[in-house]
Amino acid sequence: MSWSPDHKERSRQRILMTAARLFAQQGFDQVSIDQVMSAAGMTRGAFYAHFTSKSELYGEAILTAARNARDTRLGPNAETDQHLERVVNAYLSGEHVSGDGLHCPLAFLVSDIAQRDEQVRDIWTRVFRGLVDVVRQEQDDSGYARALQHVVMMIGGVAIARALNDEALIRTLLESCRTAILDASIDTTKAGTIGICRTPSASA
Amino acid sequence: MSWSPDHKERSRQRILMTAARLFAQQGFDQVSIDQVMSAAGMTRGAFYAHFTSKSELYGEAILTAARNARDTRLGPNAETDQHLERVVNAYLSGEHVSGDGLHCPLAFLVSDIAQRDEQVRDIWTRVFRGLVDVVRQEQDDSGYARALQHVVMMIGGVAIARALNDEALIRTLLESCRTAILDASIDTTKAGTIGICRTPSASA
DNA sequence: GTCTATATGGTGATAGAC
DNA sequence: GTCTATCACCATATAGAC
Repeated sequence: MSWSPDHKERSRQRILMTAARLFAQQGFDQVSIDQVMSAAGMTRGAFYAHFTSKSELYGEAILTAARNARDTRLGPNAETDQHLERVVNAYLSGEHVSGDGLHCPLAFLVSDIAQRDEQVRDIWTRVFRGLVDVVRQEQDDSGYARALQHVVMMIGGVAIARALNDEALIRTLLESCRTAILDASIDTTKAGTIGICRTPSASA
Repeated sequence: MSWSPDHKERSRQRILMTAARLFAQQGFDQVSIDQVMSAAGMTRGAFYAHFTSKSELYGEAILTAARNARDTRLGPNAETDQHLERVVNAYLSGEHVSGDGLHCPLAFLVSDIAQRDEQVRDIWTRVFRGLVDVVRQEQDDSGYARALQHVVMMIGGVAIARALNDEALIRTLLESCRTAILDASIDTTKAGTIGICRTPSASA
């Protein structure tokens, strides 16, 4: 069973993919090592041949989820010629909020991170900077503050949408967030009019 | 000991105030009933004379925290003649993010809520609508979408700031969020220029 | 209404067989 | 490298004394 040279690495990747999905959907505390390992087709005892602690797995799973989410949204080559509109529409979509696929750990775990150790918070912060860079590269000017505002609108919008218990409100919220970002970017190229102020119905 | 007529009510309030603080700072799973009751000066066994489950306490604690945070930010009378600027500056402040006092459950618990039961999510959604109404009443026009955008920027900004592990980045982020909201509201009264697009340094 | 004691079960982490 | 078995601990919730 274990004679393949990359057997361990494939097991590790199976654990990480499973953990990335489970942690994003349920958070750190609600996911047990047993649950991750069972879903990955192993038992709890095998876990410590790959990771030293649950916290270490959490950090690695956040990195895995971030890479996969980025590849899904931007394509595996991660070129920088994507349009901001495409990224924003994919991120602030109903599928991202409620889908069964991979989810962005920035939005899904944001209020889970403050409770974790330094290593985990460092990783989350690094992933956050990565998203800011993506947004900054794909908008027309290079304003750092504006990229931050866009990312707050993206992460905040998805995180709040996931918490809300009202489908109609969720749709309105996501649309408002998309409008705030995209109108701000479009309008700023032509002398600068409102971004955040537009209502969704006025953006058509 | 228990002959005072409102003894039970005062105990209940002590439990709720303690729970509101602990839950906001540490989330649902990291806070035990024992921890809440000990901090409230009682033992675990007394808990079930006041609440039927930990989840019920969580919901009530969110309501308590929201009322207290609102009173702190807007004054106990909750008049509607407060300025948006005052609310936003208090909300998107370093003290709110890192302070020891009361914290807004909307920002501190946002990604904790999706894992909870229907009752808790209903309460959180109701509190969310309350903040949207506050912001809508205190801005100059009554655009619902714009109020949603402001609230996303407030909640998202504080939630992200709490997760980040870099003090300088946190300060820049909070300032960018304040600028996005306040410039949008100021500028829209005079023909409508950029809100979300402004950099903090350009807003002076 | 609050206490102590307990039933019941899950958890992270380790030990040792294969 | 993965398994089963186990340690040590902490959780929610309940029962019954006062």
